[in-house]
Amino acid sequence: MKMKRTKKERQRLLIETITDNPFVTDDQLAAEFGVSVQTIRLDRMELAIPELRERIKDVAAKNYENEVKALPLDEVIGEIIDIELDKRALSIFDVKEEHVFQRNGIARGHHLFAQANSLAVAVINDDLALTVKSNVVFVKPVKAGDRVVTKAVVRGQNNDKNRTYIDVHSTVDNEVVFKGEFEMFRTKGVGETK
Amino acid sequence: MKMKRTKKERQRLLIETITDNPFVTDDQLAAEFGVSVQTIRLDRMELAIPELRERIKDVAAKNYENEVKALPLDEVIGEIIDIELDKRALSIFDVKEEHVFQRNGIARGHHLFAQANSLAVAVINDDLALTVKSNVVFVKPVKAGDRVVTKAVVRGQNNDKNRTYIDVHSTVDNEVVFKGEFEMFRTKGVGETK
DNA sequence: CTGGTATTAGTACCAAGTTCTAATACTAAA
DNA sequence: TTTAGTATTAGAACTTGGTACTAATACCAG
Repeated sequence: MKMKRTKKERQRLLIETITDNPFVTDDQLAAEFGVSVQTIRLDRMELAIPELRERIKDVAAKNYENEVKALPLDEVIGEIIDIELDKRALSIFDVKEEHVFQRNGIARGHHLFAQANSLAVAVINDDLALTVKSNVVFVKPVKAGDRVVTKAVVRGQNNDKNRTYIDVHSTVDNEVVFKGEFEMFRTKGVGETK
Repeated sequence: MKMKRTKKERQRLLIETITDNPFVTDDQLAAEFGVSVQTIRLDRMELAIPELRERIKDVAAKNYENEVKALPLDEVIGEIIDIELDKRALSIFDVKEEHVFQRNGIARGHHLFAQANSLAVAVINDDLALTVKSNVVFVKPVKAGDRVVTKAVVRGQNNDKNRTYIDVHSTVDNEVVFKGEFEMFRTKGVGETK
């Protein structure tokens, strides 16, 4: 329609257009910019923009990663690297950009809580473990890029009330950033087979 | 390789294979099952399984939806429906399958904590609000399908220590399921402009 | 032996490209 | 003005991963 300014300008717009809608074909782009399909192809070559199908595949693949990641991430926050059931457990959690406040880059409290809580659940050797009560302290801000190492230690047991008491503390570079006590409910007492 | 039992069996496996890896071509499937490409195509016809590119496009499209959903979900857990800064705030959170333990359908504690924590952060009228300490009680199990209504009320203030104290309680059908106290850090005192 | 289902083969065609060659067009400097 | 150099367009051949359709063959049961 409207005459394109320069090649540069067209290519700038091309990047923009494809970025926010990777599903567009060269034909549509050619029509959009009032140039030939070949010109669009040349532009893509120069800009190293892959063809439609590759772009779609990329989006799909990214989705797939997420899907695979999302499940364990949802299951247990942080990666458990050592565990001795009903005794202690250790997990690490790499803080990423998506876990922090944009404003100040400090991790949202609930992610640290989630890691601790997940670990408290995991350390209990029981089909059913629920958090009943918990007191936590956020000692020091955690930033994106930090690797949080969290340790849960089973402190006590009350088989009559079906309770397990767990202490958790998280560190970054050996400095405590978070600590908490968790009172957990379980269906079976320690040592009971059924 | 191994002779296929029946057509039924092959089609069952076909569905399974494609479901957990939509990126597979008919050629690969034919090799996998030791049949011709045409047979695979016939199978897909009968089973109404779309071709590779359509499958990939579907996955990609789903990603696009997710992207929109994932961001706000990460920003604030639960949807804030009413807020009076430095006074009180209300949010709702619909518990889905992905928030509960598969085993027993009970919501993981950290999701309830996250909703409460997010709300405590949100109610504070400050650029920077961080959780310092919190005591929480999980009163009653929450199930998938439940709508959790969470209310945060600012209880007190200590301008010298830059602290705000917030009570939070969550209900499902007017029954309390979670309550907590949050001690929050903020940079500015209430009423201060800068 | 005759049917019906299952499988395989082969052809034509499509979308959305890549690659390559070649012809124009446009513009600016010699 | 001519010429060089960039930009654009056109066209043909080939590629992937298919669809649609026809036809041949295989296999198994009554």
